[in-house]
Amino acid sequence: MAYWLMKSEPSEVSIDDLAALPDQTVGWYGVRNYQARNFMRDQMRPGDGVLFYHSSCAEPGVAGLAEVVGAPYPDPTQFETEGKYFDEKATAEVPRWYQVDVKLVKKTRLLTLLEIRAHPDLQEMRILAKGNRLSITPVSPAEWRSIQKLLKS
DNA sequence: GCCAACGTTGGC
DNA sequence: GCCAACGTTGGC
Repeated sequence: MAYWLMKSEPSEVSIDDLAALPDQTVGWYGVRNYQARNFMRDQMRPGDGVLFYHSSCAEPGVAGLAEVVGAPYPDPTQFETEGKYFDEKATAEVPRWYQVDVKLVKKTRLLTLLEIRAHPDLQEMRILAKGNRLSITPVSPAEWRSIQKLLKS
């Protein structure tokens, strides 16, 4: 059982969008970074905890809790020739990009980036690292617990 | 809109 | 294999 922070632009898929989807589940399409892909393909397992993070928006922060469901599978958008995530080097035989399904556990209050930055227990979070752009990052069990506590306060 | 940081690409 | 150029991310 591991924990992850996953960034989503609310203009693309917000926590409310996720809540409105069938099964409150979204396939985490569009990741085009190898490190993030490898997390999904090689390390993420059903039941893993997910911090659903709003990025590139007015109020960045953790907007809800989710969990990984099911096994990784090829990201269908890599084959969509007209889509912005099309990858001409990907084939059905040798897909390049993978995704997992993520299911809403609950929408929470917005735990802002500012709050995360101000909290002594969360200083090591990758989200705070200078120049961090990775869209999926591991979260330690201690960080996960601290955040659960903060979300209740 | 700005810009620092970073990943990827491609020429050599 | 190096590295400059380029495109993207994401907070502000």
